[in-house]
Amino acid sequence: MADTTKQNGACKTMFVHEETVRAVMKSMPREERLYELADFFKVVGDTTRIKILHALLVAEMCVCDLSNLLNISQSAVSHQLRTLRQADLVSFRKQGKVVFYSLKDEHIRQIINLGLQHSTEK
Amino acid sequence: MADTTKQNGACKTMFVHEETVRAVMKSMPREERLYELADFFKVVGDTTRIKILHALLVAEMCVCDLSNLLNISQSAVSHQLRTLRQADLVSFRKQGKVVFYSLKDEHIRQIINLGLQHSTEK
DNA sequence: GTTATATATGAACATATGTTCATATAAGGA
DNA sequence: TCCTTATATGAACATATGTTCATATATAAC
Repeated sequence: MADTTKQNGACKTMFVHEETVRAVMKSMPREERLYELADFFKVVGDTTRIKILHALLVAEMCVCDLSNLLNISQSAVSHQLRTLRQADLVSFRKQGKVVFYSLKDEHIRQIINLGLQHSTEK
Repeated sequence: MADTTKQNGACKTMFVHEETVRAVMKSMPREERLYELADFFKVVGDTTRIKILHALLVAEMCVCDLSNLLNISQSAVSHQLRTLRQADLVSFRKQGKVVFYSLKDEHIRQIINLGLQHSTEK
């Protein structure tokens, strides 16, 4: 049929499983949505940020607390908190000079727990 | 007390919230476990790999199918499948020259769905 | 105002990561 | 055996990313 389906030179045959590919193609979210999704996981997929998130799972903390707890420079913590803020993973409130950070919503908790389950069971 | 708690020069005061830090410290998994967790999310946090995983959510596919579906070179797909294999996210079976890939377990499905929810609601 | 402290941020640097290209391996058909 | 095709993989390259260092901003105390 339409050889527009043959998009790159990966395989010599038209499609190894044309039916499957059509079905899957229909179910794929649009490109932009997949980018957002990948970006979300990218933010979670860093050791320092996972540590911060795991800490905030337990309690609200200020930058200084996190810096001391994780033994990471204040600057590094602050940069990472910025990333987490931009990805809507954390909220913050100011109280004088001190800024307290906390998890934005419960999804994060669930996702981290699922991730822990996976890496336990593998 | 023990000024061993003062680990870096982030803050001049000993601890802004010593109680909190102690409590959170107790709850933290050991370093190695947090590394595994971050690595897991790191693997999921790439556009190409998310596309592959989302496709496999719907159906088992061979390398050629994925290459055509996503319009990505066979080499790139194969390299990414290697990463997914090493992270235990996908299984595969050989049938002649063709290798079929599928999701390893249901955690992945749940995690991707939670991620989609998060990026929808934010 | 001046000083001290908590946090934020820009620039530079080093490292990690994904793609491409070339090629190797494996399996089927002539 | 020789050729073709599906997949895997190493090396090189370009890009992305995290940390450090220096410095800026904001707020409180004096």
